[in-house]
Amino acid sequence: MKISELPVDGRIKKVILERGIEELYPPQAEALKSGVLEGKNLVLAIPTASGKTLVSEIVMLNKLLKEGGKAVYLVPLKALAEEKYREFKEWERLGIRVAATTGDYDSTDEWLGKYDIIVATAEKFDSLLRHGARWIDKVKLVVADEVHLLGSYDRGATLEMILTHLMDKAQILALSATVGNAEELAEWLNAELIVSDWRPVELRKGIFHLGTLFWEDGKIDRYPENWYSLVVDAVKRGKGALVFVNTRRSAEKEAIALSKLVSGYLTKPEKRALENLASQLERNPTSEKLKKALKGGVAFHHAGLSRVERTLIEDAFREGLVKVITATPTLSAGLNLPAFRVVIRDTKRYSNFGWVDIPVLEIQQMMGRAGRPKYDKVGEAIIVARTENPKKLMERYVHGKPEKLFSMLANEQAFRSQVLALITNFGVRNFQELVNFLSKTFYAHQRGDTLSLEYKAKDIVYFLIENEFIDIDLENNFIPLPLGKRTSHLYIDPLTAKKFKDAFPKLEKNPNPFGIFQLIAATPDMATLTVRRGEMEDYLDLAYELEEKLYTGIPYYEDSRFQGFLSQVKTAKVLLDWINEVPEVRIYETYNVDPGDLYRILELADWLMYSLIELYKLFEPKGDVLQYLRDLHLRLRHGVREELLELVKLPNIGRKRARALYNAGFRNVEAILTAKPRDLLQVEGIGLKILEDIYKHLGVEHTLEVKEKPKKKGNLYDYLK
DNA sequence: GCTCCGTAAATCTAGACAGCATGTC
DNA sequence: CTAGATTTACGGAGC
Repeated sequence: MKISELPVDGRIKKVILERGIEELYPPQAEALKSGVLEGKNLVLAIPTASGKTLVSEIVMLNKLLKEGGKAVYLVPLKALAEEKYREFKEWERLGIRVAATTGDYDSTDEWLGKYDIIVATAEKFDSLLRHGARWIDKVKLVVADEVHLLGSYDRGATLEMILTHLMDKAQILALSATVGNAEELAEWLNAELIVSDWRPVELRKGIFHLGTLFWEDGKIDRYPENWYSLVVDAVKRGKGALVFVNTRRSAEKEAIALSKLVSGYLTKPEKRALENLASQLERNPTSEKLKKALKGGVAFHHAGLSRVERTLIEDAFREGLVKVITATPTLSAGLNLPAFRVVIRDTKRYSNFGWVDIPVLEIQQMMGRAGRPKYDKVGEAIIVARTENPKKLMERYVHGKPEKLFSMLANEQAFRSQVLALITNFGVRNFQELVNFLSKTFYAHQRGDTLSLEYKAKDIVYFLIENEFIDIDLENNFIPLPLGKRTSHLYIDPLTAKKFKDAFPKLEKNPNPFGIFQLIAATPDMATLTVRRGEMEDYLDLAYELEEKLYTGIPYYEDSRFQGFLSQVKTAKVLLDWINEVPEVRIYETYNVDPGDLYRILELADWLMYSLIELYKLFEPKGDVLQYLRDLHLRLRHGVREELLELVKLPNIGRKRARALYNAGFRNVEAILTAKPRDLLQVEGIGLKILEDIYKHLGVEHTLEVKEKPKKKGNLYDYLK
C-alpha cells in the first residue's frame, strides 16, 4: 500500500513522504486497514523494527487532527520515552505539541495539559491518573508499547490497571512482541488482532555448536570451534555484532577477550578515534575495564555503567566505531540498537530459584536485534550451544512458540498498591465496587473469575484498615484517610508507608542518618546491595556498634530476615559515606558497586526520603525533627556534610564545587557576596559561567570585572569574544 | 615456624518504574 | 538433570 493512498489527512502523508517513505510494509498496511483509523482497538503483534512506530504515529495523528483531544504513548523505559519523544517531535510541524514525562522530569500534571501527544512511562502515567489531572478526560487514544510487559512479575500489574481504567474511555492501540496468546489479549481489549512475523530485513537464525553453524533452513557453515569466530567473522566482513551474556562479569570478560581479536581489523583513524573515546571516560574500576575493551573496538554494556558511559557506547556502536557490544539483557528490549549479527552465548540465567531457562520471548527479542534496516539485506541471530543440546535449542528458541502472557495482577506487592489507589483515588466506595472493577481486568478475563483475587483483595483491605490507610463505616463503605491518599500519591508501597509510620516514635526521639537510612533500605521500594560472604561479619559488627542508632532490632543469624538486614546495613553505610563526602571512586572500591548501582541507590533513597518526610508531616511533626529530616534529605541529594548545605543550594554547585569553595574559605553565601569575583574564580571548578549564574541566582548586580587584565591565559577574554 | 605455590572448594550471579522542583563536574 | 569465572581455603614444599 502506498502512503499516498492512505485514507488520512494529507498533511500526515506529506510528512511521511518527506522522510523518504513511500510504501507501507505489509503488516503496517494490514494494521491500518483493520479499522484502527476509524477508532477500533487494535492489538498489533509484530517483530521489533517492523514499523510499529510508524503505525502508531499515523493512528495518533489521524485521531488528533480529526477529533482533537490527546494521545498518550506508554513506554516501559525512561530512555525509550526520550527516544520516542525525539521521534514524535517532528509532528510539531503540524502544530502538534509533544511532551515526554517520566519520574525524572516535567512532573506537574497541569503543565502537560498543553500538549497533544504525551509520552510517558507506564508508572508515571499511572501516577498521573492517581493525581487526577484535569486533562486526563481529553485522552482519546492510548498507545501501549511493549504491551507484553503485562506479563512481567513486578511491573505487569501497573499496565493492566491502566488499560482497565481506560478501555471504556479511550481507543487502545497495543503494540506487542509475538506472544503465545495474543488472541486472548485482543479479546480482553475488545480489539482487532494482527499478528505477523514479517520483517523489513530478513532474519536468519541458527545454532552454533563446536564450530558448526546449523541454520534453521538446514544449511550448515563451518567455523573455528570457539564461538568468538562468529564475532570476528562479522567484523572481518565490515559489520558489527551484539553478544548477549547472562552476567555483568561475563560481559566485561568477553568484551576484553574479543577486543584482542577484533583490534587487528581496525584502521589507524578508528584506533585514534577509539583512544579519544576512551579518554573521555572517568576514572573508576569499571571504566578502566571499559577503556581496555574500547581500544580494540569492543564495549560491554550493563546496568553498572553510568548513564554517560551507556550513551557514549550506544552512539559509538551506531556510528560503527565500536564494532562489538557484549551486553546483559539491558539491550535485549527497548532501545533501537540493531546489529548485523547477534550472538547469544547464554540461554540460562541465575534467579532466586537457581538456574532457569531464559524465556523464549526474551531470546526472540534479542534475536530480533539482528539486521540493520538501512544497511543489511539479512540479519543473523545465532545461539551458541555450549552445554545445551543444539537440537533442543533449535526447537525451543528458533522453531518454538513464545510463552503465553499471564496476568500478574495478583502479585502481592503490586496489587496492594493498586487496591489502595482504587479506594483513595479512583472512587471505589465499597467491596462490591472493588470486585466490579476487578472483573474488568485481564486477570478476570483470563481466569474466568476473580475468586482468588477477591480473597487477596480482602486481606489487603483489612491490612489497609488496620494501618489507617482507609477506614470503613457502619454500612461497610470505604473512607479514604490522609495516610492512604498521601501514600498513593507518593506512589510508594503501603508497606513502605507502614514501616515509616511505625518507626516515627523512635525516629522522633533519636533522629540520625544511620537509623533513617537503614529504615529506608528496609522498605520494599528500595534496592539494596548484596552482602558477600566475607563481608557479613563486618556489617554485623557495624550494626552492633551502631545498635542504639537503629529503629529496629538486630535479627539473629537463624532469622530469615538476617541476610536482608545485613544488606540494609551495607546500603545504609554506603549512603552514610555518600553524605560524608567519601569520593565516589572510593565507594565503588570499598563496597564493590558499579557507578550505575550507586546512582540507582541514591535515586531511590532520595525519593523515599522525600516520602518519609511527607508522611511524617501527617503525624503531628515536631518542628526541629522536620527540619532535621529536610536537611538530611538535602545532604542525601547532594552528597555533602552539613556545613555545605548552604552552598549546595546555589545553582550548579554540587558536592565537589561546594567543598572547593568551603575549603577556600567561602563558607556561606555571605562570604561569596563579599568576596572579589577574581578570588572566587581561583577556586577549582568555578568559572565565569558558574559565577554569573550564582550572582544571578542571588539577585546581585555584580559587574564581573572581566575587563581587568586576564590572569593567566587570557581565557576570560576568549569567553566574551 | 614461616612463606610461597598449586589445587580444590567455596562463592557469586540481570534489570530498573515511581515524587518534587530545577540544574553536576 | 543443567554453569562458569573468580576468589578463598588449604596443604605441601622449601627455607
